[in-house]
Amino acid sequence: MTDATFLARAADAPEPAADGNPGRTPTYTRAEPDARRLSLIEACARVLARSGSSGASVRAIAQEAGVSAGLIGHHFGGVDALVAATYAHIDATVTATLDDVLAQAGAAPRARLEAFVTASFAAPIADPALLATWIAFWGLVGARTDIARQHDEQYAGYRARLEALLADCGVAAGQLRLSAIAIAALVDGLWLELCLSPGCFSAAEAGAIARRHIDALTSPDRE
Amino acid sequence: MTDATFLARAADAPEPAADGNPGRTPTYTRAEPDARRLSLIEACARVLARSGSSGASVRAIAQEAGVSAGLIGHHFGGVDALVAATYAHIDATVTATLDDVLAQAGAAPRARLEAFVTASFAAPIADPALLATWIAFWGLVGARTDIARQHDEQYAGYRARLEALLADCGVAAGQLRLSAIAIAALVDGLWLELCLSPGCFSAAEAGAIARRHIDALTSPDRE
DNA sequence: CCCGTTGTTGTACGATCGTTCAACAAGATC
DNA sequence: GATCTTGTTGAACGATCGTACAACAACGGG
Repeated sequence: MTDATFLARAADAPEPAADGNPGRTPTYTRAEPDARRLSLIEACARVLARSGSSGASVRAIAQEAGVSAGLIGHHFGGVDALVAATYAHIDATVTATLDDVLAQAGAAPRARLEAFVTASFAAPIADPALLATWIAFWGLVGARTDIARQHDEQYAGYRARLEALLADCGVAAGQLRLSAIAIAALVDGLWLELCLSPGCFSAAEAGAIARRHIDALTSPDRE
Repeated sequence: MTDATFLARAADAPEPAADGNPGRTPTYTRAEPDARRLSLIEACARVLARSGSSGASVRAIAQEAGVSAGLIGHHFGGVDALVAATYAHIDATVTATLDDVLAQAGAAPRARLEAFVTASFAAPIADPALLATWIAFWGLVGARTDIARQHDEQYAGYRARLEALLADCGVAAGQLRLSAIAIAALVDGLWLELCLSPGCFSAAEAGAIARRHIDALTSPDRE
């Protein structure tokens, strides 16, 4: 459905075999450290999406990126740091995507909130590779305290943005916190099942559900 | 918070050291195959909760259960089958818990729906060990098609139960499917963050959010 | 009390894991 | 074109992985 929209390339290395070039064939190509790191991060995300956490070994990621295994240690110091960098990169990608969505949205508070929420159901956020990386990190939350703290901070930041958008929509200050938690949970659940069981419901239906929920939260209470 | 309510025991093996018994000390104790399998399943869930998917090795699980590593191969044939059995056991536990909740609930449709939903925010469903097992299996959905099919079936079954409860509450047939998806997503999101970030909000607040959402879904539309 | 069944142990094996490091070479600098 | 910097390789290393298997022992039935 939303397949292969987040990361498309399969390998970055050129053909090592001889081509039309009559002289020597370069055995490898150098790259800027930042560019190589990004290439390895993207390869890590692809392996995570294809094989899961258990299959994300140093050699598998290096083969996916078309480089040798030792290069990961050279650029990241270890595979743990590479996985952490992959999570940070995906987090930054999602944040930037949501920033763009808000920038392109108009000034109407309700439209901004809807655009912010429904963006989670389309590319590049609703993507199997992105979900696989997220799940890999959820699995680390219970084991590593630093990952747990990173999750808490990011989750709090997401809720804070939701609270600001809700406040602009006229939601009372006393209901701001729980309303943001509710929308965050609904979006998380819809996004999760949208990626895990793509055939169950569509992104448009997820958006309709979210809009209906926003209607209920922004309308005055009955009691 | 809800710690250690799902699985409490730490080891099943008796003390191998000499006690008051003057004669020989048994080097190990036999167990019924079913009892031993259950013991290994519970140990697997504990290791999954403590160390994550990557730490759930044969030796770690066997040490947690107080038995030798080879016993897992004898009873399950391999570690993959043990993890799958752990998932099946936890799924059965959740289903049985929800059955009990519905059995103890009264006949009022709205009360039955609320009881069914809010049960996910209390023990034994809202439990770190249970979440860890669930996350480990989410990580396998993208890699193994049989796990993906198992997830689809279980998710469809959960939504079917929600649809029946919603129909009893008077929800129109045309809105039944999306309403069940909405509630399932909200409950999943709340349950997930309740386990990942226990300090963010309480189980009572999660229940309040869910009840408010049910109010909106069961009340007639404004247009 | 002996004996058969079988749950259990512990070792052994090959494969793969993450990491290290000396040697190599691609590209920039002068 | 010589030289330097450094990104890159590939072969090691020890540790740990999952699995297989023969020997052992606990418990029930004779």
